Amino acid sequence: MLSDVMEDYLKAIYQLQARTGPPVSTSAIADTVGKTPATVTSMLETLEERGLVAREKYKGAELTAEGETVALEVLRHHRLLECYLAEHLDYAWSEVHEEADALEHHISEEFERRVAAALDDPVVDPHGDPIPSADLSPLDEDDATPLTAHDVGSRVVVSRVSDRDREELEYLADAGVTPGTVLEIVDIAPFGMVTVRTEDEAEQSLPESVADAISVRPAAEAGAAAGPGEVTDA
Amino acid sequence: MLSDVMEDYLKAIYQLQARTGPPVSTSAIADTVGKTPATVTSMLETLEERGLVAREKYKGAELTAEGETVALEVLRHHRLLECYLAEHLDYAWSEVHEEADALEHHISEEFERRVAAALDDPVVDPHGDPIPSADLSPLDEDDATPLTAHDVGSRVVVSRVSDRDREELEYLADAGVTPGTVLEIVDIAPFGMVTVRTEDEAEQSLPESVADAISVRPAAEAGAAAGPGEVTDA
DNA sequence: TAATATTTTTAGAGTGGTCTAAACCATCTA
DNA sequence: TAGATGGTTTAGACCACTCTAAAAATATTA
Ligand SMILES: [Mn+2]
Ligand SMILES: [Mn+2]
Ligand SMILES: [Mn+2]
Ligand SMILES: [Mn+2]
Repeated sequence: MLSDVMEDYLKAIYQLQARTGPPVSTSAIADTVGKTPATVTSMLETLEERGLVAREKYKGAELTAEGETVALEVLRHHRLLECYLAEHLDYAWSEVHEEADALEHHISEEFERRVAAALDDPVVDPHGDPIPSADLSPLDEDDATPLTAHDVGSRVVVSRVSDRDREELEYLADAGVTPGTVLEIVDIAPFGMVTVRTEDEAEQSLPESVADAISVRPAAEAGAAAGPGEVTDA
Repeated sequence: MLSDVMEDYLKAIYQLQARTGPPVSTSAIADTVGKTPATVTSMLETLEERGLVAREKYKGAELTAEGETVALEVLRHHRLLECYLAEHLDYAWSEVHEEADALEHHISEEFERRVAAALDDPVVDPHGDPIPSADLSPLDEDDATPLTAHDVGSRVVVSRVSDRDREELEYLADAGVTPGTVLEIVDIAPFGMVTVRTEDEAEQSLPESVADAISVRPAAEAGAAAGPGEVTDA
């Protein structure tokens, strides 16, 4: 049996790996899980003994196949819970993350199945993040890129929004920017402030930190809606 | 902040107190929480330091007002969850207890409110146990008595069923005996086997352990349904 | 390359929760 | 009323997780 603490470490390593690729540094993990680097080193040792991470001293850590499966399991719980809270318990977009963080370690497989069934097996969570399938097969690469990496004038569709900061999410909810929203980039100011135009609305100026939370894909030429991955959002 | 372990001890003490009155013995707590008596002694010390239990060495323990409030909080979570699982996630009567046990320590007050709202503020759980109100005021005494304490020939209505044993619950579900069911006691055999007749069905013989799990009230003379406390059952 | 700065690990300690074994206390029985 | 009995507490240990401070390794910069 794995403790919820261990599950959190594995989840953190998975998510860091997804961004920057392996190996993942001790300090990056420490920042993510909110512990000291010394604590992380010691936990990585026990995780290594259990065959969940591979590790090279002073270099960094990487999930084993087994470790990745555990991480995917936790992520599936987290994201199904986020969907369920938004869809069936009337939570706002910005509220689901913390509740899911607390619950993800404590639901049974039965609960997972029933929640997935109640939601009709969703494939993305309210923030646009993909939900691992029940068999926990690896998630495919994400083709979305940061909003700020696109040119002024281009039309993009919002793919994912980082669920880490509640205030950013509330800001975006007010601005009408959620996964699936089509944006035209009007301006990118020197220090990161991004101005966008939503489909049939006025312009919005997004502070750097908020803009950084948004991942997008190029908008399809034709009039059709969002591409792969439907949105299960509130 | 209280750990989930502490919450479990307080819940156990509360439930033991409700049956036999204070004080509660170390060994009774140990049996309930599944730890050794030595472990319980040491936990009772820390609970006492925190002002949650009062204790007399070698005599037993008793909840303080504050400890009782915590216990009621946990019980409210547990029983609301049981209702929700049965009502909205299609769990069977016999399945809800374990899931609720795992979740009860990890839901937020926000979650509690939303679940209560989704259920329309239920007052009893699927086993007939009362749900503490949101303000956590003390539960009133239970007027139900064990089925086996009643005379042969009397008509009674099932008030509560112990939710501890899954198999017993499945047995009773098959037999059509749930909170609110009206029974006539047909026979009580020397070694505890109880035979009952359900309203419009055949007779059922219940093994001693199953019969012991049932609490009942005398059936009202008139034709009306169950008395105080409606049933929120699946 | 040598000195310096940063990151990582080690050393050592502390907390919370648990156990076993031994001592202790209260009560029941002879 | 004096054991014997059985429940309770103490003593001592252990494990999981965490921290701070110091040492070691790596990376950066001059
Ligand atoms: Mn699962
Ligand atoms: Mn999310
Ligand atoms: Mn509560
Ligand atoms: Mn119950």
